[in-house]
Amino acid sequence: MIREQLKKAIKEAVSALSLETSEIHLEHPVDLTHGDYSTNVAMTLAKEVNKNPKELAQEIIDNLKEDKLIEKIEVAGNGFINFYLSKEFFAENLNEIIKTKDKWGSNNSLKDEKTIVEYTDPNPFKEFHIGHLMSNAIGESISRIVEFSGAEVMHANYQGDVGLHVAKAIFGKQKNPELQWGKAYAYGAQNYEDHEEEIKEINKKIYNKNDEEINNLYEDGRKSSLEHFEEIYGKLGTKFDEYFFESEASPIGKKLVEENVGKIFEESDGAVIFRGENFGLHTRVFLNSDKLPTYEAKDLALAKIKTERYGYDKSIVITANEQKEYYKVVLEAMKQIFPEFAKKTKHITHGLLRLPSGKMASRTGDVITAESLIDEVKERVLEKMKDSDITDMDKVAEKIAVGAIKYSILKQSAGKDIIFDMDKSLSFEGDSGPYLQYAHTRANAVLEKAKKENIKPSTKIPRSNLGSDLEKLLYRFPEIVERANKEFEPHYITTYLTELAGAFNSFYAKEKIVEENDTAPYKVVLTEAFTNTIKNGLWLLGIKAPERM
RNA sequence: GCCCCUGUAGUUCAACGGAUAGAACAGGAGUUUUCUAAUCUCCCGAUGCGGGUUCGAUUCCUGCCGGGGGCGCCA
Repeated sequence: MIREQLKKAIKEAVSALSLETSEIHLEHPVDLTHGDYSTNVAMTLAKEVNKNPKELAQEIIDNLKEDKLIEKIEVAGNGFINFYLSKEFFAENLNEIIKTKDKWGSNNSLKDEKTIVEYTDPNPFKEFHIGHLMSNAIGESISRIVEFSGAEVMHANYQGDVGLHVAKAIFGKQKNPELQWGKAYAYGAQNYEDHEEEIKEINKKIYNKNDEEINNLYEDGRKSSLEHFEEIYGKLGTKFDEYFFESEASPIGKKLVEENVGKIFEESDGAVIFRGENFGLHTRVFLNSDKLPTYEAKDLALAKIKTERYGYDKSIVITANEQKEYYKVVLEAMKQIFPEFAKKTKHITHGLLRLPSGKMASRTGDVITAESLIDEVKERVLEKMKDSDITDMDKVAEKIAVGAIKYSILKQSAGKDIIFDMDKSLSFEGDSGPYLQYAHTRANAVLEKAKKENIKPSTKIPRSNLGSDLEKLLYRFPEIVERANKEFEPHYITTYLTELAGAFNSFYAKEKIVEENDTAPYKVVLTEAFTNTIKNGLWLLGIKAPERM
């Protein structure tokens, strides 16, 4: 990559002056008129050699070799060295983009690595709410970024098919057979305090499988919940390779904890706990006083199950922020039992999808389901499309709706709450998923027309005005992917694509691309490179790119 | 009380210790005989408060103020 070449060249130029520097810091100036790359080495080294940073910068430049990929190098500001890439570089890059197609932007940094990504994690018997949408959007995107970086990825989903919530749902269903399972759960949760004994009794019966009516309800609820979830995954464009359930983790977790009582865990008030205070954390219960495994113990078992079934090099787990401190304790306990698992595990958290009214909670039954949100957004999309002549209108509207929602989740750094303002997220103007999708369809229309008029893409004759903003952004894509992968942050890709789409839209507004002159092939190659880049970028975000909209 | 996260235009978000703190929405002014106006162009507008480290701080350290999460038998 050009970035590495530049770093190497600078390093050599610096050594030629008998100076030492550990890492060359290269960045893209925010302002495109400041060049394509910029380094601050002169400023960081100036003090120790007691020189003026600007003079030192010039000396470093004098020691740099000529390169046909670099058009000019200059000193700017207080001692920045700015590099301007040449037309040859951009032309070469455009050719590479259209040649490598769906591989453009990918890298091999995680070659031969097996990664398991656990995300979404909805609970059967409960609603699939917009919180699960957060986990799904982030997890799906991270999975794809990791895959694009060369790793083999397993998409995993861990679901709570046992526990008190199931008893609450069954209680609700017994009292109100007509309710859907999600609503039945809400009823049970709302009435838990008044019927605590009864619901706990149901929970025991589920566990012991000794009541036929409850067994039947359980099987029915589990099956219909899971089927319903599959429909939603279809809409979201997620496909899981493996499903894990608490029911299988439960006995293994219990055993793991029992084997380590007195060593890692200790008994306290009838329960089995882990003293997190010894590690700067807090105490958590792993087996309750009925000696049943808690979520903590099950998570411990899950790591074991994942390893046995898959044998990963890295395990990424995506959950809500509220589990952050909890997971630190689990990881510490895991470190004691399975040091190698703990080392390979990375916990990523996301914030809440908040509405102006406050936190969503399925406890109160006051939830917005993922489906109702998608449907509502879709309604608005269809309203906007009503004059269109597109044939598969419904499918396209769904892609746009899901894209709008995913974008609003992925546009900011993970871990923060998202204020989901219906009107803004649905406006589709600027900074939004549909903005990206729209730029893609416009570019697509241009390419179709170019094909019809038989204009072949070529970089032979560039446009007369110097390198457009578009080509100055296009070549950066692989770097953006690399950074998103290193930091597990899809939002770098979102931000980049929006900037890129803006550059394309300006280009599109200023220039007629398909026309009878000799610069048309170059403009077509730019358009094709843009289409290819935004397509790959949208794929990384898990957002579908319709051909027309 | 202790631990973790967080505070940037009116609003929702960016900024890998660097140049004039970027966008979008909202507000104001324009933009369509052209490949899709869900576009484009221009204007208006912000780093919670006080110290410190640094050639340089939105970014690192520290104190205060505000918001969120967690802290033994839920998941």
